[in-house]
Amino acid sequence: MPKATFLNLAQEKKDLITDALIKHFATKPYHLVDISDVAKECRVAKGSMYQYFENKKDMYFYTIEVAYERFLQLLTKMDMVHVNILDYYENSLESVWNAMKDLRYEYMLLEMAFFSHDSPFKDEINEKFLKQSRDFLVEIIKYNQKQGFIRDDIDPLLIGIFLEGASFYMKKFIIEKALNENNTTTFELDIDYFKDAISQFIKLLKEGIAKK
Amino acid sequence: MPKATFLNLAQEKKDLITDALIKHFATKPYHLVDISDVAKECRVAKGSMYQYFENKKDMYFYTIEVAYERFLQLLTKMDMVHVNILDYYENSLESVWNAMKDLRYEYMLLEMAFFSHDSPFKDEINEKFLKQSRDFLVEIIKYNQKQGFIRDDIDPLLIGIFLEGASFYMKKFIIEKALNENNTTTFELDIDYFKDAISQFIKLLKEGIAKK
Amino acid sequence: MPKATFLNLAQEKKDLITDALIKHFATKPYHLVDISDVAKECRVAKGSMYQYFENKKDMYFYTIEVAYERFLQLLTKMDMVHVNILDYYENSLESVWNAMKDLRYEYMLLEMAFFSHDSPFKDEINEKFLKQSRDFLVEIIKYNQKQGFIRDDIDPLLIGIFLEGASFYMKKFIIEKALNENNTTTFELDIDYFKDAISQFIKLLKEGIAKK
Amino acid sequence: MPKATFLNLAQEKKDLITDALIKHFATKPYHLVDISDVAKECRVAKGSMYQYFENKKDMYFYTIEVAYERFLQLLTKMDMVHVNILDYYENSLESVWNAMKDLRYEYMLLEMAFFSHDSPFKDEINEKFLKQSRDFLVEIIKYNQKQGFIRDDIDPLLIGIFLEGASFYMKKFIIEKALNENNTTTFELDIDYFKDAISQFIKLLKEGIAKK
DNA sequence: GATGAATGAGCTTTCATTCAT
DNA sequence: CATGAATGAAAGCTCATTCAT
Repeated sequence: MPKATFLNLAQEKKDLITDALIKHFATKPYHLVDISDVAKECRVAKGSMYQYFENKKDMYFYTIEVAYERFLQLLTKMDMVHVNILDYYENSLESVWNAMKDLRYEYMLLEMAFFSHDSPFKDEINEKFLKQSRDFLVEIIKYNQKQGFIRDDIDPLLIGIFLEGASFYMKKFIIEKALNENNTTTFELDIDYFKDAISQFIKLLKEGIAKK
Repeated sequence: MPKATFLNLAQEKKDLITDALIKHFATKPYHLVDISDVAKECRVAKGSMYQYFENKKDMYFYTIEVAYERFLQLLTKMDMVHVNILDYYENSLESVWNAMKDLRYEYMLLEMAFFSHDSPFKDEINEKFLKQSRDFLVEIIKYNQKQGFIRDDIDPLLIGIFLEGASFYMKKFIIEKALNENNTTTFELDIDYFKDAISQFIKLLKEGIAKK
Repeated sequence: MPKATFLNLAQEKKDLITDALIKHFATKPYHLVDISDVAKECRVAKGSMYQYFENKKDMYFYTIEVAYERFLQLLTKMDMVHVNILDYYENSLESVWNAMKDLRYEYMLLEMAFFSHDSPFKDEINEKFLKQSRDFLVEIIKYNQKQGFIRDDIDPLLIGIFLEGASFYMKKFIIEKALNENNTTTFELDIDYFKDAISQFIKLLKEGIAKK
Repeated sequence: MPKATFLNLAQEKKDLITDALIKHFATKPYHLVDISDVAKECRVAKGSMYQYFENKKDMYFYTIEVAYERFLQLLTKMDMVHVNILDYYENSLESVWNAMKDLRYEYMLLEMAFFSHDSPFKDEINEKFLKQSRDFLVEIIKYNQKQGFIRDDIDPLLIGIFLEGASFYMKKFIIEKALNENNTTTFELDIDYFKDAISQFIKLLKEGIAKK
């Protein structure tokens, strides 16, 4: 938890630091994040970072928490629990796209924190965030099965894993394509290509890859 | 590339060192792999490791290369290119399972090297291995589409990503389950549970998640 | 020497700060005393402490000076110089005990400042306080010898050292016993045990440890 | 506990490092001992010190242990347990003096470690060394009381404290006198002054300070 | 070639002190 | 004057790499 010193800072400065932390922890593994780099980027003394936070781990967890909150805010806006998950993927193209645009680093950070091996705090993070997140997904799947939106002859947990994997790789592919095509920070990508890709993805999800 | 000193070693010793390297790089992120640990495990002096290899990175790349070869050997045995990919997944349960058992560390290493963020050499690895691997998969998919084994109205690249993601998460789930259920190194898991899970997974892959 | 800013403070606030400083320097070695802890305890900004004093060392020396004055005040009340030192130890049990109760932190601070190695200013302190304190004790001893209160066939300096050492360890033993038996700040100890211990101690002092 | 790397070193080098550590920990409080200073003095890289020991605390405890052993070796030579404690002090002048000459830093280190406030490991040290040392002294006193060497109407614990305090201050006085009179490392002091001081000290111990 | 001790750059963290408000 | 955020030197510790034997 950040110290009071941090919380008392002007919102603008807090955001500057938070965003720098998210960016750094999102693009490098924990061990390669150099606090003095982050400090330099914020034009703040290295020591100040330790006035704001207990230690590096504190910065990391704070960073994850903020990223997670920002992400959840987006999801809760959609009342995920009571939505047809297929419709959700199908209709929310634009908003997902925008989320990925706006919360790109947050997204990358969370993926890394949850799925990469490079954190010395994997178990803690898993305990704190991941379990609820997979459980949450499984809940949605169960609800969708009960409503008859999706097939109910498959273990909801397996569907969850299937969904997570396929969609994570899909998103990663899209993000990397976007990042490669423009090294700037603008993160522009042909929206049409993206729409088309997502709609094909949905088809695969719904209908499978088998020839009919 | 290992130095001549290494290549001249007795095959037995070479294997010992290679396996230790694979195991270490497979279970820890690059930065947490301590060369002196590896050396100790091989009962070899730390300095010797530097007689055999240029540096840590050299060891890492050598390790990936071996793991990759071992894996490809398994795939080529099956004439992957000319197989029905659905049949492949459906019928090769046992052999996949055994592969995961025998080449577990190789498998984990490759997943980590290719998909985790914690390597300082991500781009190099991507350039050297991943592209060919994904290209390889896409070739198979194209062949499968041409033969009429799978639908051809979807971009083969997207199918590839879809397959990679869903199956990676699936395998990861299975492996972790197996690792959790027995802390020993024996890596045993109820084969029936595994068979059932895979068959459900294949159904999803083939038919999609939509209610019929 | 405290700055004018400090001296101009309301007496109440000055005492608050002085007492907090004494307590902190008495219970922790110099290097572990954190000025911001002291400031927090006084509900004063850390920066203010530096408006009051030049630096940490200034605070330390001021603190010792006050503790020393408070102690001397107690001694002079008794006209130490003209007292029979044996009577003094024997009869002043209660008052010594009370002094140790009321000026416990002062006492601990002085012991630490004078005899512990952990001050970077040992020599300075020795120069400033200890010499006069030992000289003072030696004066008393000489007076006692002249009056025939104690033996005069021993170098008064050696008697002084003997007295200092034996009584310091004795007091330390008693204080630690008191502190261990109650973690509270009340500093209560069975007065009877204490009286008995002191009277045995006096016997040893007077008569020595030899069998008669 | 030092690492194998240290134990494998040439005895000469081990001694060099051990002695440097003893000297530094004996003359400065724990927090002021800078490992890179010690390393520099041994003409060894800072990092090497950490090849030899786990960490600074490890160095400290190793240092105390060696000093303690060296000291005990001296005491056991004298069969302390079965000696008349007064004779011991009276007759062993020369050997005590030589011990103080040879093991000066060891002596200072132990005093500091056992009695100063500045160690973050006070309790651990107390547990490991001090308890046995005071218990040992009390055992000797009880034995002396039983043999009729010293008075038995006083609590042996109190006699122990009395003895510890008086003799510690005495030794300290002597050592500091010796150190002040010659800044060199030769540690010479007029042996006659010393003998005289000790014999007066013994008198006080035996007969007390009271006028006969 | 094998060994393992030696090296030092590089990172995290602390805290007395300064300084802008 | 009071405040408390900002500073940066300094210390502990790690580990890939080198090097003398």
